Amino acid sequence: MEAAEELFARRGFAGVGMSEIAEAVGLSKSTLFHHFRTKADLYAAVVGRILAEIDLELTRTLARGGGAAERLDRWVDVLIDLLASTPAHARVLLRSLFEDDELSGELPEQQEADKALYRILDQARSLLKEGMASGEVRAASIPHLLQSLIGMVVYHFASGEVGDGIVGRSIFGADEVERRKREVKAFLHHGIIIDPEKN
Amino acid sequence: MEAAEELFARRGFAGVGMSEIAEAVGLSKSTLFHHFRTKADLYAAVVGRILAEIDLELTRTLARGGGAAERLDRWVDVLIDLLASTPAHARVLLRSLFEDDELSGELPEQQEADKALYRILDQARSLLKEGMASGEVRAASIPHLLQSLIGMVVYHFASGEVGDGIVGRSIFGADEVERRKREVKAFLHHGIIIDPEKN
DNA sequence: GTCTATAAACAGATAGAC
DNA sequence: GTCTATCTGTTTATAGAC
Repeated sequence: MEAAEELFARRGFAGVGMSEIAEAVGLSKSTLFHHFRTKADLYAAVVGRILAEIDLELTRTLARGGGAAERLDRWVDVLIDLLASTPAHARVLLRSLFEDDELSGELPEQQEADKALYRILDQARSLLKEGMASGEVRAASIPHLLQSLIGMVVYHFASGEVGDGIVGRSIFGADEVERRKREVKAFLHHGIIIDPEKN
Repeated sequence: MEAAEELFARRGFAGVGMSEIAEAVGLSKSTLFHHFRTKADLYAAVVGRILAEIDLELTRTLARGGGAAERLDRWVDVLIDLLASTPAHARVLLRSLFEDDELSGELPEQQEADKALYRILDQARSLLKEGMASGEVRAASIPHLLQSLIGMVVYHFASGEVGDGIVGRSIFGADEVERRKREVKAFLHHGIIIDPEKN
């Protein structure tokens, strides 16, 4: 599944053949079909595993308590650490967010992946809502804030060579990952633009 | 090319066959191969056309002048209008940003697409740099700001069904597009989190 | 669980007529 | 420019031996 993960991350569902995955893992194609009845099954299993891990880690860090702003910062830190630790994860996650119809959605493993994604999103939604209620988070559209957070974190670590080119070196280097955390959190706290009347 | 655009947007380079595109446009597969020597040629042409249009429109709006903060707001408005006007565009753009190796990079049409992307990024970089020099933009890592802007705008309009689910209705509806502009610009101006000592 | 062999459909691409 | 017919390789998936 790790081998499949990396290949699917790079070229997507249609771009990878079962024989290629089998070769990468050192088994025959038939053996792969013995473990996963169809290619869609394997893909759903790969996606589901990643989403489940993200859900688990985010749930864990939010359970540690603290104010909404503090937990939001931790949410960013943990998600970034998670996506940075395995380069394939962000790409698979991004694909699952914008490639709707690759899978029919009827497979049980796909339904489990959908549930994990729903939990991740719902938890973040609740966090933002709580922050607004307490006055720690600026009043704004929660769905749009959510989309912005996803875009800032997930896209960045999915951006591969283009991202490396923009940043000037590997986005997965330890220093650069720490910098991403700081930059994203600074964006959340201060925005980009300095309004003249504020100072 | 419009037909190919929509199909590639949805399922990527490998997920679409030349016969499918031919059928969608009402021609035979051979005729398609007469106009585009290879599938990669067609894909590069589709991507290049989108990037060229984006480059053109962004260049045009930045040429209208104004302060850096003002032009940054306009940059966001124009890019959002552009991506919202044709749902396939954001997905193709996102794919060109995170799917590195789909194309070898040796084709002339691919090189032109790369150049357009480079111009788009370089122009945005200059704008941010200028804004920091004038004090209108908060001092921060320009590459990371760029990545954040791309993530906030491009991902949002590429997010399809998941995005619709998060927002609660079509992200391409006129009202929802206007709201996206407001929300992104508010994010740039104020961030998300309200720092207590500021008020 | 793993393999070889094979089926049946489909892919990208070409030849050549009109 | 468009077509039919075809080539060649690859695809997902299955059958059945070990």
